[in-house]
Amino acid sequence: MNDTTKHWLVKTEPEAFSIGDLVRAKNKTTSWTGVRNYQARNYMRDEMQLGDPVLFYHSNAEPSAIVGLARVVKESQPDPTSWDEHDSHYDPKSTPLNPRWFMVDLQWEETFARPLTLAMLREIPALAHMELLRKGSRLSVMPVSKGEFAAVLKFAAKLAGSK
DNA sequence: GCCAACGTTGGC
DNA sequence: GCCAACGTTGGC
Repeated sequence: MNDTTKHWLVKTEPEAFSIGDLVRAKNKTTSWTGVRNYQARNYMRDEMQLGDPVLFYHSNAEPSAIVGLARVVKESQPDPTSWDEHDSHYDPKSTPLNPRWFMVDLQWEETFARPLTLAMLREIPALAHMELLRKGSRLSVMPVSKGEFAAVLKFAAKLAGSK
């Protein structure tokens, strides 16, 4: 990790794929398939680099929270679920020769001792402008500033050390 | 190219 | 389950 390293956050509904599922995956690694939003796709396809750290967020959860940390272990490749007719994210406009959707591979790095709930995150001044906390924010893959990333890790460590 | 209708996301 | 916010689609 150097000064140009980018930091990220991915959202997932734990009922669909949780951080526990990532821990249990082969090599604790998974392909981040199923993203069907152009802006999120562009971040994965164009900007996520090998080694970039990624905050792992559970949405529609009880409670919704940042639950851990992962890392980009493979840069973008076409998402094969996009041309799989039997996949719930099938897109007839995407083909192997002309793929429309992309994915990166993420490897588990850490599960926080205690989840950083939305309510907690909203109380951290350094995160006041975080994309995740913006009203109406729906991006499932988003950049996190270096300062925000550091603040999240610092808070995670503080929470882990408290009762 | 506008924009209304519709589908989805996700906090609550 | 509700519904606000947002992205996408398609008629014109």
